[in-house]
Amino acid sequence: MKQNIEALLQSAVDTLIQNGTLPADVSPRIQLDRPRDKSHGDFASNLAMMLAKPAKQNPRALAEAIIAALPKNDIIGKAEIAGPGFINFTVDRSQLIAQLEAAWSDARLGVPLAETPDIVVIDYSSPNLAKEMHVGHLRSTIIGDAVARTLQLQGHKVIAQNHVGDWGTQFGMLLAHMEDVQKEGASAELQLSDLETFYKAAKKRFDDEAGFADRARSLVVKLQSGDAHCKALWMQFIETSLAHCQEVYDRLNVQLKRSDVMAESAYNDDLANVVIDLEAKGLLVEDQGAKCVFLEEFKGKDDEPLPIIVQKKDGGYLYATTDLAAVRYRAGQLNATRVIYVVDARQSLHFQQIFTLSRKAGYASESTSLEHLGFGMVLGKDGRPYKSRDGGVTKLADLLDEAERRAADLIAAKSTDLSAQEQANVARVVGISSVKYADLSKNRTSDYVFDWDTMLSFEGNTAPYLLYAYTRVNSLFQKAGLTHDDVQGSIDLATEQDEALAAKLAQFPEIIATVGAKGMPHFLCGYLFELAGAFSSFYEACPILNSDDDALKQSRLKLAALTARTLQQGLALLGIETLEKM
RNA sequence: GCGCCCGUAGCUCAGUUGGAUAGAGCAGCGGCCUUCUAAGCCGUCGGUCGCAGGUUCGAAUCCUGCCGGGCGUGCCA
Repeated sequence: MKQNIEALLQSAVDTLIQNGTLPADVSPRIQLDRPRDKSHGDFASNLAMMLAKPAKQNPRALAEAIIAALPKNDIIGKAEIAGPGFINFTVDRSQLIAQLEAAWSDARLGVPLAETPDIVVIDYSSPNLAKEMHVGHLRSTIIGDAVARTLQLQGHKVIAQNHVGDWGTQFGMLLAHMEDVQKEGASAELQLSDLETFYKAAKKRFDDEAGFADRARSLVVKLQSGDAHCKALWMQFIETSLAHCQEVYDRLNVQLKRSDVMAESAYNDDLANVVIDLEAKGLLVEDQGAKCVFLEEFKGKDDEPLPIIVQKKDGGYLYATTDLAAVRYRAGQLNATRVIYVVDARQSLHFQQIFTLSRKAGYASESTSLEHLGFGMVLGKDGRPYKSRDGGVTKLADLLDEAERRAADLIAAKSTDLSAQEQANVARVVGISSVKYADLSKNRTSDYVFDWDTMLSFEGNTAPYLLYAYTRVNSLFQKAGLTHDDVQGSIDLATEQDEALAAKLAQFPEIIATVGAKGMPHFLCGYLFELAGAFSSFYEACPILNSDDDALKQSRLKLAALTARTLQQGLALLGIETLEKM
């Protein structure tokens, strides 16, 4: 709908250029807004005001010319000039209804398939396997999952890459500790089941115990030179850690699978090649013993270029090297047209450097989009980074346990008629989805305050509110003993509430387009909240099952069913399950 | 020092490539349950968009300076 009107406007601009009303060199970005004020129609364009100056006309006169140049169509019911030169469009009601009828009979709810599908490589979650997943991995994991699902719905080919950290010096101390535990006869398997404790024990020995650190370092060297014993120990550790990650993903309802794991170590054999290649391309400089690339684009103090160090003076490689190898693989082998990194905003400079260098070195062509989707931190109510009660980092598994426990307490207090088993399931879904939704509903780029009471509230823009709205729609059908398939007849917008709900439903495809383009799931959350609100108002004001008018009853059932499907689809894109009863 | 990000109602947050009277939710206040889930709905109160300039028909949004906060900045990732 929006796209259609934008196309009409573009066509009007072309016409006006041809007849000389507009100079030939203008190519305005056609921008259609959803006006806040209903009296300004369904869409508004500021095109006439943008072009008034180059056209040397007053905006209102130009607006008139634009309207006159619009091709004949049956979408626009009304086009009016308002204020300083806005053009307000009112969509023909029959077109709105037609769009909803089309969505009704479409499994994709009217979301169009991409005309030219991208091959999108999306790098997200990417925890360090040395430790358990903690709260710092939450955002990347769930934002990445939501973006991946949205792109899939749009028909893009999505290749998830879980770039787990499975290599580096800290594995030396873990392996050394593992050796000793196994020597003592204790089952390392058992010990590893609590990775956090294991890591802390190893770290303590590394810091305190004479000789241990040296042994850890030598184990790293042995591991890197392919020693079989070390490798076996290492693999056992990685297996355990990955199994733990998978448990968390499954609980979070995140799509990541074992086959999406593309660990840092997978690039090991390619790192020397990257350095050789950079050297061959004349990009490499040796400075203070380290092999670096200096780029004009990045300057530090005294206007000196900043280095990207790709090989340390001891010969070791760094994450910049791995990331370069990864770009080359993703663009070159996976043929990505778009590579998305869902990584902490603090790594912004690093990625800008990697992206710029990747283009210079020819690892990614100009046609491959390289995007860093940065995100802010999770803060406690004190405004400091979120910590558990004991002041340590919060394990994700513990966080989810607490979410479920708190949700269970709330549900128990509501005295529902659900069985104990149903209550437990509701608590699980409400708990997990509350944590996820609280995060996803905030602007990705900013820090946010983690607050149990707000996220578990049934009021406001929260998961419980949306889940409840969904069950209310559902209960209509349960009550009437109907399924969505039983709905007959056509949509009729009898009252302003019917109309407001219909208008909101019709916006779904636009929102999906925005989320896919910008990688910002909070736009979807805001939309779902508005949709649920429009439904609640509709539900309050409009009798559905009790309507005397059967045609109207069918129309409203259809709107209700469409609301349910849209809520379910929208929540599914966020990786959030719906509940049939609460 | 330099670079990036942030500062919007008492609180938590929207407002992304400049648009109409800056919006939600919570908290506060006032209403609505013998009819489809009141975990809901309706109304109301609340703002010098950090400060000061500038650009423009129009600025929370862009530019400059300042104040306050966060992060990053050569051998961790």
